[in-house]
Amino acid sequence: MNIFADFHARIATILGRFAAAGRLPQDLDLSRFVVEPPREAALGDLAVNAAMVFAKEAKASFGSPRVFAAELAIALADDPDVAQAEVAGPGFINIRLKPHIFPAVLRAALAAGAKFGASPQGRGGRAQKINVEYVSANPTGPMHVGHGRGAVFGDALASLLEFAGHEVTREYYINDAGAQVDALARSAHMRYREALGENIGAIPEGLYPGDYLAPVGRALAAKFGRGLLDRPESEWLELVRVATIEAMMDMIRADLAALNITHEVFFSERSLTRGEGGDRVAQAIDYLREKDLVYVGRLPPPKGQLPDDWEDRDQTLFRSTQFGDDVDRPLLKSDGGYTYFASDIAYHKVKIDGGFDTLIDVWGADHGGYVKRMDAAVKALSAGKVALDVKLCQLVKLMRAGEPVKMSKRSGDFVTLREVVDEVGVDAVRFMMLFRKNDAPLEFDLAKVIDQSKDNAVFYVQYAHARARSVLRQALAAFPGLDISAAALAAASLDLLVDEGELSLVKMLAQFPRVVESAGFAHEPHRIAFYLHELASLFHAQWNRGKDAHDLRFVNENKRDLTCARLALILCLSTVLATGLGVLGVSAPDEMR
RNA sequence: GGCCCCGUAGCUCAGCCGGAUAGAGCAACUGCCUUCUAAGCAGUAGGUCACAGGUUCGAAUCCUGUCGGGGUCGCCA
Repeated sequence: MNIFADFHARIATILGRFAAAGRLPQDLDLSRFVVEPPREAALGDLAVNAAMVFAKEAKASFGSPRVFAAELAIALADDPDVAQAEVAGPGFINIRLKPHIFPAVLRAALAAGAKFGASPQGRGGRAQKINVEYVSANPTGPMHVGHGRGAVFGDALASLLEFAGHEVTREYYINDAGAQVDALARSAHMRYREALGENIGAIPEGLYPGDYLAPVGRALAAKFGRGLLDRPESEWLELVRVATIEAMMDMIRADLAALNITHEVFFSERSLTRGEGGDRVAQAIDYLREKDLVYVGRLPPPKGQLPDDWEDRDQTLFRSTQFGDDVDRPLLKSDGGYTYFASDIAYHKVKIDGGFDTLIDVWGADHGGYVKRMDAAVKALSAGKVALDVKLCQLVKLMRAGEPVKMSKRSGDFVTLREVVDEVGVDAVRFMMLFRKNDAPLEFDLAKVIDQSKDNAVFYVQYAHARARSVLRQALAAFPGLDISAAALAAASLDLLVDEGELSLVKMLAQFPRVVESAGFAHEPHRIAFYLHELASLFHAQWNRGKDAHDLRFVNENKRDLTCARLALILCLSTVLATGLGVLGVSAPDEMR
């Protein structure tokens, strides 16, 4: 039950009646107006901006927005669930609902249980098939904290979209085709020689010095013995590369698993040209060529400072400027190989051919300059039918008690994601990374996130859940044998919930479906985290009121009916907290002693 | 120099497909522990929403420009 969506539909019906009577155009875009909580709770339960949004269309028949709003308000007053509908400000309609609606919301929520808030169809009435590609870290070493942010963000976004009613595929693109993985293989080969007793000295510039490759070297030694020692690189490179990438991906998968992240699809860049589908990059380029979107030409040099090695020459280019990019983009390197962009075009074509309505790519902010060309490519490949949304995740600044943690990348000595997860736990890492908009920089304080205080948002929200579960336990102690199942509590006299604090909790719970819907629509999981924090705050506040006013305590030994009504609220609250935390991939503990 | 992101309270940040008097947490100040967990709560104070124009009945939100911070800039991934 989503009272906001519900009333949006009811108001749309009224507008339809006006349209039928010729007082409004027939083709109004009804998605333009919103039903939302009023800015201040004192104004009512719902606020509608329809009269202002459609002011232009209504001008001929109604005159000013306020007059239009007044007519709408009169129509709304006939609704059996509306206690009062009044016009305010420039043309808002503030609706106060009859008291019986709130018990109804609670009952619906209790009946829905963990499904409360899940919209069966997604916004706009249509479930989509959505591909979320995230992490996609190069398989050249362990993940660092920055990768972790994209990983957690992408994973939570995928869960959110699933919960909002969409069909979601979680995908990881393995960049296993470039020169970097050759360098990786050479580095592993040195470790292999080292494992066989050779003194390899310092790892040369350009190779990967991290000692995480030492075990890979030992594994190679175990597998190949001395067989790779006296052969030219051309003979061992492929073997070593395959084994090393496999080892790196195992390590990355393990790091992700430590964050409770699993992907359904791991897509190898290499497979685009060497897989069963033939050279799919060539096919994608041909596809664009048929549409006359590929040509050979010269690119203007970048303005400002010229690169040292700039050489004006013909290139094979994709006409990305036709789709909003700033310059056309090269598809072939000077050595004839495909550019990374060409591979990425082919990869996105594979995803488009997979029948997705929406593609979401989660990238680091340093790839921001790449968005326009990818967007252009997806437009060209799908004839504008598939939406691409690139979500850029900003940097993570790792702190400890207010002091920056040094993250030297020299000699491969940097703080890995795994170290952070092991130190502070999955819940803290996930929640804190989601308690910030993805495109805002994030300060992650290792000391603060394990602090058990309200400064720590993870703890604050989890504690609210534990506290709610504690109330249910207390109730059982006070009323032995009490049935605290959702079904039993839904049958309680919920109209006994009249305290202002209780009602504001109910109203906040009623907003959950709306928050899920809008967060899913905007691809912004952080909205769930902020909502949960706000919900927890209302609960802690109400709890504390019971300190002075004992009759406000949730469990009252002398008033069984009232207690049951309040337990219904508590159960619903704990369910929403658990559901919301679940969407974020954060646990909801029953106690936190 | 081109392009992208950001600029909101002392600090960290929400709010942004236009909507009512711009919110929260921290820090500051004032209160509240014989407790259903004080691991908390209530209250006070704190703002030229970087700046200047524009569109609009209405702009923190949209557009243009300026300033400041970050990123990025033909063959890397």
